Amino acid sequence: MNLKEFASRLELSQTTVSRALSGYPEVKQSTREKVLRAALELGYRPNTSALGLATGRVGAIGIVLKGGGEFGPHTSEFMGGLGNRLQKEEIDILVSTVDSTEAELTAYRRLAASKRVDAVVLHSPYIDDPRVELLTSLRLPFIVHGRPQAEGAFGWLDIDNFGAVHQATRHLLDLGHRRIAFLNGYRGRIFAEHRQDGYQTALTDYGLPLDPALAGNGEFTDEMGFRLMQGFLKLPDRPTAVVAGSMMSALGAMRAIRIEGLKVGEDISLIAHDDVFPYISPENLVPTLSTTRSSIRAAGARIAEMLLELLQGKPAESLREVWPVELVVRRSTAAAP
Amino acid sequence: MNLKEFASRLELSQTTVSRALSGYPEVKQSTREKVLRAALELGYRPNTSALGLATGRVGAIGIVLKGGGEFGPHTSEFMGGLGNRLQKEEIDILVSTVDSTEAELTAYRRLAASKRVDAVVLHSPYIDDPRVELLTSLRLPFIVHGRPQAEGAFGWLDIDNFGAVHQATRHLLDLGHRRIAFLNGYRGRIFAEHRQDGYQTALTDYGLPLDPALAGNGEFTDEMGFRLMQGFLKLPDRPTAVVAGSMMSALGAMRAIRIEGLKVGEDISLIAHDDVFPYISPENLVPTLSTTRSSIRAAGARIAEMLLELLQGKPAESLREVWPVELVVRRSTAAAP
DNA sequence: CTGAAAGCGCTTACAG
DNA sequence: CTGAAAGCGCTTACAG
Repeated sequence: MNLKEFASRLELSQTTVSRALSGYPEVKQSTREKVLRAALELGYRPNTSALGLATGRVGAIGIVLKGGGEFGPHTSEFMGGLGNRLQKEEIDILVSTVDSTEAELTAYRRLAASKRVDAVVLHSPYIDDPRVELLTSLRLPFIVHGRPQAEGAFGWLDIDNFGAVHQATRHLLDLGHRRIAFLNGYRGRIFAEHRQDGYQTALTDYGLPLDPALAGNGEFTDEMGFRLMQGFLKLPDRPTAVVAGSMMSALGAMRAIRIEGLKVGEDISLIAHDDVFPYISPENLVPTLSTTRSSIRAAGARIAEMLLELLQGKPAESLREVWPVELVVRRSTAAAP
Repeated sequence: MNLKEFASRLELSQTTVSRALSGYPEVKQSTREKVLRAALELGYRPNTSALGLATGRVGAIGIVLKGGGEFGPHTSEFMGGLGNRLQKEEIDILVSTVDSTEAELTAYRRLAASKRVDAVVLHSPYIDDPRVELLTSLRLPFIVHGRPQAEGAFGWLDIDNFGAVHQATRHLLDLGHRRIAFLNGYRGRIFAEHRQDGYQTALTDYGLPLDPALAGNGEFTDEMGFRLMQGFLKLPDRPTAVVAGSMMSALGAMRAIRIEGLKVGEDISLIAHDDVFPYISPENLVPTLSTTRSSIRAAGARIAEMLLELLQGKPAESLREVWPVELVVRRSTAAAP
């Protein structure tokens, strides 16, 4: 059913019905109530395409993901938070899949030119990231999940990655550890650079040098943690402690430690960054896992809020937040042997 | 830039440009090439809303997810496969978040009435699922991931859940196990019922009764595997083998077995269903994990294909597939002690 | 092979 | 407080 038919059933003009539905003030209260009730009863909803054409708003937030690796546990948690907030406004998430960095840029051009979304969220900024500039030039509103290097009139939400790893490393140093391994994301990603700085700075605080043999990089998978940890344990002067970038890599690292006949929390201390996944909790591991904790789902919800504010005209410069990360000490970290 | 301006730059009518872009045959080859080149150069793309209004097609496939639990590892893998196929047609995925079963039904009504998507994918059908009937009555095209009970003119893709668990249980029985625990999804979900039947049937094949104390149900999380396995191990007549519904629950089960001082693949055999996650592989576990294997990502890609065929007018009844599941024997299953 | 114009279903400035 | 009509940017039947 379209507006024309719906209005004629109510014996009102399309104008009045449209205004009643959109909450315009100049409609008589009794008229509005009648219209609202009928819409619910008859299931009338404005056609999104017509609405988009008439208003320029389509009620969707875009996110572009690489089909290879970006449909992972971090992304789904983030989207859960994002969607949870957006649903209240009946705004949906439009996911565009791409298979390369080049294709990602093309996707933003397509989304902008075809007016498919009202705004997008940009994730995992990296060094010399061309995406920020592109979106700006396309005039496609966006909020960054993470913190780009570039200056500009855009909003972002980041967690304190420096502080997280600095605290974690510091905690291990305070416990007497001097050989501390570090499982980081790929260099070049801003979050990984910040974490690297946190690691480095903590070591420097204690007058310790950074041993490149103790730092590994990769995707945060179980396999990454397993392989890299196996490598660390083969070193002549192996580490007594490890900082892992995620629960997934921590799982792999724990297994590598175990099959080497060593005990987590005794022979080797382990602390991980916890993005708070509902299906794998540091409390349930054996031993319970010390973590730096920050919910990626909460970040998604907050970014949804920021996007809504941005679309309501709030200046992008005012939409910037760094979230602190909480250190939670459990049984996997102990005094150095 | 809109069509009017784009056409005038080319000194052609909107009609001709539109036809050239849409690949209509009645356009002169040289004209078409000129238009296509200019579109690329100037970045012209038809406005999606206008296109949607004019054609009724919006270039998006919908999926409705519950914010609480459905943004998980299975869903993201599935969407990765779905998006990977859809991107070739420049079709996006529209994700609607809801927080209850009731809200999910409302979401479908909204998507249908507002013509926000061309079709949807329905996932995890359950007993007496009202969604199939609703979508049918809304005339919103859909493909089911899974296999509903109801008959009707719709397509679906399911894996052989019965066969998977039947094979797995049978494998354990053949190895001499007689006390076999089973970590299943929630009863009521069709896939869980099929798996239950597979388990039951394998036991019956061997003339064994089903012991309800050995069957547990829940979400496929690490925690679920851990808790339920702990319970099984406390039984006076504890199981010598376990069939786990997913890699996540298998991880938890392995941990529970280990902290009980038992060895997987020696004291307790373990086999899991593997949906093939890129970040956690049965090959990397210790011991390597026997599995029944079927890629959920591949299923997503195939369902994308089926949706495209459906939209091209292929009869829904011809779009039905059951995928076999492969048994992969590794080190976690061995002769009963 | 090409073009003028109606129509898709809304919103909103303008008029009353 | 209400309505007639223009306009958003496309596609496509119709005419040539």
